[in-house]
Amino acid sequence: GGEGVLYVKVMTDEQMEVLRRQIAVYATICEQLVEMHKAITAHHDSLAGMRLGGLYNDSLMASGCHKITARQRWTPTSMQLQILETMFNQGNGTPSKQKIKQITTELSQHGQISESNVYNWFQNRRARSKRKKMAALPSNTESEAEADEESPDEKKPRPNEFHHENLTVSISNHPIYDEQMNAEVHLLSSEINQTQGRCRLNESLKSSGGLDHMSYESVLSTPRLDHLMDKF
Amino acid sequence: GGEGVLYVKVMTDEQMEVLRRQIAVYATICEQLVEMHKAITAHHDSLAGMRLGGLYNDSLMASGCHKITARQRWTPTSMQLQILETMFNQGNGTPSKQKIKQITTELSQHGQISESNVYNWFQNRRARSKRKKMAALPSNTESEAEADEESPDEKKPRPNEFHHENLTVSISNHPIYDEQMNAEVHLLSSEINQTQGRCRLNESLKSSGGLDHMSYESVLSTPRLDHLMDKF
DNA sequence: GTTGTATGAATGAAGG
DNA sequence: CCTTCATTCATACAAC
Repeated sequence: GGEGVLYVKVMTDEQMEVLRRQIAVYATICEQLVEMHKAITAHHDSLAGMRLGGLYNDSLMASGCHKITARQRWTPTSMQLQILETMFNQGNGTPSKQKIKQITTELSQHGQISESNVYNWFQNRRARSKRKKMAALPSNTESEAEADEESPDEKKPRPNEFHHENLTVSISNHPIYDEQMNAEVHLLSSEINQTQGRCRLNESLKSSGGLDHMSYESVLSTPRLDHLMDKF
Repeated sequence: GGEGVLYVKVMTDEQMEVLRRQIAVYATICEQLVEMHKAITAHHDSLAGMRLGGLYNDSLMASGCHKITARQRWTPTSMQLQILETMFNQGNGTPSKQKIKQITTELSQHGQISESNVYNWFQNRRARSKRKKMAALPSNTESEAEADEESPDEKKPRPNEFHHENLTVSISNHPIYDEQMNAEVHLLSSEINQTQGRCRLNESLKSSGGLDHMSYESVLSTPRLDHLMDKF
């Protein structure tokens, strides 16, 4: 492996600007998509459990009532996760039973879930959060060089500690108006509908082990970023 | 910073981590939106499968790991490995926290390491050791159950395979029709020329991935995203 | 450069 | 709440 090298990255102003714009664009698109979704769901709010049905979750009961391997642990849907995260951060670190039930009901709109899942999730979330928190030791003997691999898991993404002066302002405050973005979003959504004729990741999907690589890469392909990365 | 100075920004791993998370958040949001959109527009079609789960976390890492993040998974030095193996064989099946700390300190003399690394190592070591032994005594009379489970005709027991290609394509390829955004995006894409960079992460890419820098904090500070940051 | 494998890391769930 | 286990994901690396 090539690790062990000192990891200090350098970027020019221009490159940074490009990246900044890229992210800002991304952010704007997301926001617009959210708005669009809200509008749509206002009309179609009745699609409850669309994805569960007679799924595999009955495998336990289906078999001969003996202890087979508990297959398929619950995995939160992205939407569920987002909701959970929101709730978690809204301070209510105390999920009472009643609350749990309520949350479960709400989340079941987005996928199969049970109360124990919610309960466990909050438990784990808190524990993990706490644990990750413990990493900042004041006695930082190594002022520089490569940072450890653990710190990035910090729970506190408050990057205020390192602030440079001349840094660009955020586009996030963009006064860009939504009119145009609507067209853009519509285009996006239409493409989504038109389905996928062009995915070529079938070729290497068969393997059992790492079949996900392609997908992820493409998901985040953000070409502009890729370009910048390649230059380094 | 003064004017006229060469503006080269340096970013720490921590900062890059923040950036990475931020982008991952955007990606996930878009992903979710696509999921919702699909569900809405074709609510008679039950697209089973769709799994985000533990992937989100690495989604960005997978795609941009060697570009945005210098963080790679820890790889024990031969020396470290040797020590770890010794300890493991000494029967200390109790890697208490104190012990972990001590071990970490000791091993750090032979290379970069963190407590999490040690912790994970012991966890994995034990689990896999155990598993190896279980493989020796199958005594598995439940062949039918397994066969049933693995039958490909059924809906995916593991809904984690196909991902959001379409989303990707949409976002990556679709020409944005906003006046202002258009300019920005074109600026960006012209530089890159749409290289879909489907890196299977090879040596060529891992060499240095550098990105950097601090203005991202301001750029990326989206209140809504804060609660998601630690998820990534 | 593709495929397979070993293994670090993430996380749902159980036990105490 | 905290610790521990089991399962799975994703990657580093080797083999082809």
